[in-house]
Amino acid sequence: MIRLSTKGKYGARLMFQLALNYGNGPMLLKEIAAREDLSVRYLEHLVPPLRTARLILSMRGSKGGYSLAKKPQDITLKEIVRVLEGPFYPSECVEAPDICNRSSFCVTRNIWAELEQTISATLASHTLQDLVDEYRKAHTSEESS
Amino acid sequence: MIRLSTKGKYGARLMFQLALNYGNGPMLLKEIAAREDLSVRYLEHLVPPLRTARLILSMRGSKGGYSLAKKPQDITLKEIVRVLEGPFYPSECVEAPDICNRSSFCVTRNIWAELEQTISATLASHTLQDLVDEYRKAHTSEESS
DNA sequence: TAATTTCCTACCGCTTTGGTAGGAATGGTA
DNA sequence: TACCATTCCTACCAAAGCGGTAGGAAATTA
Ligand code: FES
Ligand code: FES
Repeated sequence: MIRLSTKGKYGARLMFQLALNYGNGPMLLKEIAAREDLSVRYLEHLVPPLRTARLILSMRGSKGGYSLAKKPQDITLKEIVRVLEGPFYPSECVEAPDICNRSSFCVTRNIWAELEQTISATLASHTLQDLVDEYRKAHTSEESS
Repeated sequence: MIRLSTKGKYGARLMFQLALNYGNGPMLLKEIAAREDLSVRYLEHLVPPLRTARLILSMRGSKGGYSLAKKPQDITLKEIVRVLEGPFYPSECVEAPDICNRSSFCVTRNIWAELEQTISATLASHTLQDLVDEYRKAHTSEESS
């Protein structure tokens, strides 16, 4: 399957909540989970990779929580998905030609390489700020009705 | 992971061999497997979906084998991968919004929808004939050296 | 009839997925 | 100091998917 796992999907929603909260201090994982209707226990697994990739900051203890390590316009979906799902290549041999013994002949490999570039470019073209703007736009127009 | 399984990868190579052989009558699975260095037994699993999707024709019995059901320029990588890997959406809720209860609010869903379109368009832009041309070009220039 | 090849179904070990759970470490607060 | 809330680390688990092997039936040709 050419499908995202819940790591990438939930991770994007987690980061979106942090982006919505940007500038308001640390946000509790409990609150993120509540707003996105996800399990706190599962979200805990997504935090370490995001933290080591320096996308989020964490504060322990009471009054702790999480916040974005950069401005929402400086974090793209590509970074988030990359960190949680791994590289985008549809076939390993795109980056490691050695594993296919006929990679020098293989014409399909070029397709997979191009596909990787396409996926990467698409995800890189959206920042968290874009999501926030889109959400605010839809949300306020709804309230005004 | 956002990765192709061997079904899609091997299937593309299988179809490529049939495209190379196009016009020369049925080709044995045994020969395809030999040329691509794959297991016949495993390739047998890829045949039924390709056949029901009317991408290949099969002839049973001795002197049997497989051939493309359409001209190589009329078969895209999109069709092949789609048949063997299933739909391209990174998240199920792109096509079935009901499974996420907050799909009407969810801004990440739009990203996954766009990603599906990008993947689909990229794969649709390459036909089997393209692969054959590319292979012949590389192969003949190599022989002339 | 015999040989060849497709075709159908089952099986199997391994890895990934999508979680749950326990409990230690940390920091604020009274 | 004691207490509490929260992050953080590690282990565990059931179910599904993956990659592949295997047996044998059905069809076609010679
Ligand atoms: S080189 Fe890896 S699939 Fe062809
Ligand atoms: S609607 Fe499915 S992930 Fe948001």
